Amino acid sequence: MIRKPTSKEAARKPNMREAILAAAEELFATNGFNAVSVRDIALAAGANPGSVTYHFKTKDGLLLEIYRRHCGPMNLRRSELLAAAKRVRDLQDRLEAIVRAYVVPAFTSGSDLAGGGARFTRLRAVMSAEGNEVARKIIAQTFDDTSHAFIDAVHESLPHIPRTDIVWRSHFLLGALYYSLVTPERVSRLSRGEADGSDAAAAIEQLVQAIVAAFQAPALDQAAPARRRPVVGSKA
Amino acid sequence: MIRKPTSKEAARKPNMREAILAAAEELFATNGFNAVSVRDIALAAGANPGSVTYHFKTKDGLLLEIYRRHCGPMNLRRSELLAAAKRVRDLQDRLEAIVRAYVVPAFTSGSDLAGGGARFTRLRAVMSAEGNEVARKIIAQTFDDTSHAFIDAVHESLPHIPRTDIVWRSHFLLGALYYSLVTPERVSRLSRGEADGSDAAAAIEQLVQAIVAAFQAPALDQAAPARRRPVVGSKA
DNA sequence: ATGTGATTTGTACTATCGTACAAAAGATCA
DNA sequence: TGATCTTTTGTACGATAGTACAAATCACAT
Repeated sequence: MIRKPTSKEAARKPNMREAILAAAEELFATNGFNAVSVRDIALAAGANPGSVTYHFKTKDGLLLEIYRRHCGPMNLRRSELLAAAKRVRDLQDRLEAIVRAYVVPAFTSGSDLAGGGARFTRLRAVMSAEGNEVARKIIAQTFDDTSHAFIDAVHESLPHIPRTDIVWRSHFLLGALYYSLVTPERVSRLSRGEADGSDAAAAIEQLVQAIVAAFQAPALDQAAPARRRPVVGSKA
Repeated sequence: MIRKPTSKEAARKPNMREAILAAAEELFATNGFNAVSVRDIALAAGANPGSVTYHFKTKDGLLLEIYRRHCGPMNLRRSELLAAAKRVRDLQDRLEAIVRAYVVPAFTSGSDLAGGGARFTRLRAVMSAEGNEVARKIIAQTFDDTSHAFIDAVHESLPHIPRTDIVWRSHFLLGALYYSLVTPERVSRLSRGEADGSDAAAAIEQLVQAIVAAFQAPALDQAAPARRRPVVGSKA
């Protein structure tokens, strides 16, 4: 194995750079980019403000590094799961597997720390809401491939639905996913304690169940305001 | 008599207070609370920074007034539409009407300005993502009644679905709704120009269609783990 | 032990933040 | 018109922002 990080002083900060990254990730994800100062981050990481400048040059650079750290692994995981999902024979099962391949890494990726994937996804949600420029650029060029692959896969298993509808519905999926991570306490509150909004496993199951049904909704033909029959009973 | 609106200087600001509110709403909704300075708002409104202090005392007070201005009308509109929806006989139609009663005011409320409702809803989305304290308090005490009424109405038209599931799905609805207003350009981009993410009417129809189907999805009985193999793995 | 490069610290600089407040300007009515 | 109240302007103050940079400290090969 690699014995680089070993040191005589074990109980100390083994890697200040990592501590700063983790603190920044947490603070940005819960308070937004602009509400958090470099000094806040340094304080939370037990570091000196100057260290942040040393390791990441600017505050934007720090955010950039957070994205660089997570995007690769998460998209890799997604494409692995997507490839596996596409091999599922049963059409209904395949659609569910595809949705799961998109949702699960958003909650559980992130190498070491517990809830690492969820924290990064929440960060993306908040940056997206704030219209953060750094994030906007990275997301468009890093996630669009993944999104297109996902949309195509869904479309293949639902060929009778126009691609436009699939795009809208996958957009809703991402919005629902984001919001679940941004305000989980609202779920607990509105359910009067019967559900726990921060239960990732529950959120995933609920999300997958709901979104699969949303994808399977009848196509929205823009010409006809005439009513259609619901397809509730189409369960295998 | 009434010589208020027109004076020798005709094309001037008739009501500076309103101009400031509108500018703040727009800027907050697109950039977040912390990224926008009082000076930015004053500049956009053609006012002096001191005027903002005069009319709203603090920056928080300005945000508060934006909420006060919109919450009443939007919730009133929602409860009117909800009452009408509950009178619909056909169960399927009723559910759709209920969802519509929730969604439509979020896009189209706001008395005068075009897109006023959508702008305020986007503002709420952004404030929620930023964890804004002022917004958090107002929302919990102003919207929870509406949300409960909505959830109850949905539950009545889908009695076989546990209330917990309804709560989750209505949470997804709000997340999808928010996200549609936050990043409409993503829809246009991913659909390669075939759809317009900023088309409010299209967004409403797509959202209603998808969410109605999501609500109608089979209940998630937490007792049945006997599905196929869980794809939730742990990567390192 | 010592020299060397990597890291951490402390501090300072400039810009901008929210807000206060006095003076100017405008409006209203006896 | 002049008195009074409302609104707008201009400016200033203390706090805090991001960042730069020299000095101090650390890790480690020699």
